[in-house]
Amino acid sequence: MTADTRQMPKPVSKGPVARPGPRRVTISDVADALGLAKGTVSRALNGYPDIAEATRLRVTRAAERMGYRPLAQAQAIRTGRARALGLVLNAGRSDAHKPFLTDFLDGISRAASEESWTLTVATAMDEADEVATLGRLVDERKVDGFILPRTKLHDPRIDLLRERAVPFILYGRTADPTGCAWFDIAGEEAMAAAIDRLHAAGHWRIGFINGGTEYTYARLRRDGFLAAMARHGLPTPPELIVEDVLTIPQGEAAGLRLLDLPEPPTAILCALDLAALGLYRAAARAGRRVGHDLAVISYDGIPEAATAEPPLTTYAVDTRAAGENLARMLLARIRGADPETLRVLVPAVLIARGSDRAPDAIPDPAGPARQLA
Amino acid sequence: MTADTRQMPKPVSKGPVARPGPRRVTISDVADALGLAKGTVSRALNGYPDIAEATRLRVTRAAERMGYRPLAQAQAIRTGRARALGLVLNAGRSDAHKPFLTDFLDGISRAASEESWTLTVATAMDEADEVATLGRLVDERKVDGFILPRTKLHDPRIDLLRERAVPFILYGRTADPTGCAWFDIAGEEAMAAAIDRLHAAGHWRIGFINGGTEYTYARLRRDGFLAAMARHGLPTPPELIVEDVLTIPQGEAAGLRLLDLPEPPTAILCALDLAALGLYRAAARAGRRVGHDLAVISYDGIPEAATAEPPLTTYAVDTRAAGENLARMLLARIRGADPETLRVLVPAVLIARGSDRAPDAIPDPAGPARQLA
DNA sequence: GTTTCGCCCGAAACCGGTTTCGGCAAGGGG
DNA sequence: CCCCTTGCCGAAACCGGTTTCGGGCGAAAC
Repeated sequence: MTADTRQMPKPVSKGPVARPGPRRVTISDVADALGLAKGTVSRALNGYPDIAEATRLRVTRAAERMGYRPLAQAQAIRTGRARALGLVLNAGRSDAHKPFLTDFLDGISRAASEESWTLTVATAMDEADEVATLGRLVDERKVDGFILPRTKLHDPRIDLLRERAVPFILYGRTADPTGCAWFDIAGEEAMAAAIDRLHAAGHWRIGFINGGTEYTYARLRRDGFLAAMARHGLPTPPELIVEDVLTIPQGEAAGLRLLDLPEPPTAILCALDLAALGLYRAAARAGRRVGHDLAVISYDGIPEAATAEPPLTTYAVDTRAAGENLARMLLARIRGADPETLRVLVPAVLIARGSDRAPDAIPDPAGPARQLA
Repeated sequence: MTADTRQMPKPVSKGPVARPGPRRVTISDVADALGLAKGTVSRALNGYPDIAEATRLRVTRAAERMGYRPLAQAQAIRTGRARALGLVLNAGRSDAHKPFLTDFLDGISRAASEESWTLTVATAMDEADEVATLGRLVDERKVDGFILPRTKLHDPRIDLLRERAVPFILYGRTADPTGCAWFDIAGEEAMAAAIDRLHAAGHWRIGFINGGTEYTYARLRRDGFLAAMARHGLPTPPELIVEDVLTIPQGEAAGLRLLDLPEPPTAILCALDLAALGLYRAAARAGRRVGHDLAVISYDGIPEAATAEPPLTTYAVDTRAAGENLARMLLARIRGADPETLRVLVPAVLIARGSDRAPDAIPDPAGPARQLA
């Protein structure tokens, strides 16, 4: 039967296909079972007002009983809605957010699945790749909106999505927030509060180890640090500030630089816990003892901070909650909410542990050591 | 105009919708521009053999020029293929794989996007939730197959997917691998090699700190440990084995238990780097010095192992490569490959650093300390 | 010079939903 | 009693692709 070669022309280079056995129950099945038109069933299920309450009840019950689940992409094709949130991770640099990732994903995916949405994640090598990946997901309409973590002051991702009119929400702030929804933790306030705390303990020579300056958060945290120092009339010479410190080894190097100063600081504020963990090592090498003659306060609240020696005093961010908030806000944005109304700033919470004590280094005998309540 | 209330009945409780402005270019646009039928364009693009080579070229070029990107879910509805891989993370317990997550996701998503597939991730609280989430994703046809990390000896996820005839691949092995594709690292061989190494250095009293015994990997690593010990004729009394150690604090507790023994081990093998890091603390508290009078070998290759003091000798797994392999194998499985042929076992690679030296504890003067080449 | 293939492509059905449009029947007002 | 609403639902178009079916046409075979 040579006719077979004409029938069913199969694509080349594609193997046999594993077909799922039992056919799923479609909306037509439900309609037939009820003697209704499938359009009616669809409208009943989607809450259109032109369906009688009794009918709606009949339909929802039958759908439930028959185990009907609408096919996501069949709806998507007409509604233009994939019911998926997008997240593009930069796997290139910045190990900084690795520890949070599980919590972050969990927060997002939990909030998303509450509404039967899902989370699509992709990774990119560098910034250009990141933008390209966003474009691809948009082109294929795989996702309805994006969460953009680690925002920069000038962020090409924002430019792309703004131009394409795709909904998005920032985790962090940016230079020009026009038309942007965002959620962020008030790192600047945490830095300022940390300085208040150190100043109240009598410190006046305080170092600062900051994160990646290309990111907005680093700018904000430095501002918070500088503002609080100025408010207390404390000097902030450039040699006391190290920036672009993202990892433990970098933190160690930065710490050594500060501690080897002719007049080393008695307290050091770190914008990242990882930097602080590196600083611990630097202190050990420099013969200083954190919690005794060197006070350290940090920011992030990674689990390792609790089991460090001494336990690290840090301003913790609830990454899971952040993920949940971001997902919920993005959903609102996708559903048409005005981005300008979707802006939330949440404080970091202080977890006071032992590292910010430094009784052996009460620095300035001239300055009065104020008592704490 | 009361007629408006009859026109366009909008669903209740759904706000205004942000519509994308410029309409995308569809397959019909391409067909019209070329004067072809859209079916022809589709077949040309998908490599059907009944399209002339010249036509195929014309079509692909035009599609490229016009910026045509097929709409993922429009294809999915007919082909039954969402072009998405699924991954359900258990956010409940087991902090163990947190450090790898970024690399893992990166590996998967990289291999997936090579073929224009995407990765959908969801999280679950516990095992039941995990199975429910898998079911939901399958019901909505959001994904075409799953990667199942952290497999157990008896794994309900496998039962579900097997029953539903959904393609999947295990990261790890399981008791009954019938019809399962899997990829795994040969942890048992690594454990055995570690024992060989310690034995060659003269150790004969060796402790073992294992991971979570509900997982297959722990069973395998214990088997590897026991087999190698037996092969060398070394005793393995129960008090030298601690199991279900997943975190740094648990590792510290386990270490203390071993080091406080009347006759403590001179070397300890850990199934997880995190356990070893905890053991470091236990050693410090017990007055033992890792790399001097206590040898430690571990497994995983987390970054912290390199910067620990002393640097940790460990058998490293390339998590990114694992993700890539898993994704590629799952794609093959989805495309119909026989699961029994999709089974890959890869060795862990030894990263020899300082922690497995213990010159001050050469244990048995009676036994000949063999020389290493 | 027919007949027979076989290569290519057009036309149309189909996938599983959503949305529009129109009409029937009941109810209300004049 | 008739007409005009109004509520409610059926029928069909539509979304953007994929796949089937069949036919036109040129070349090889007879």
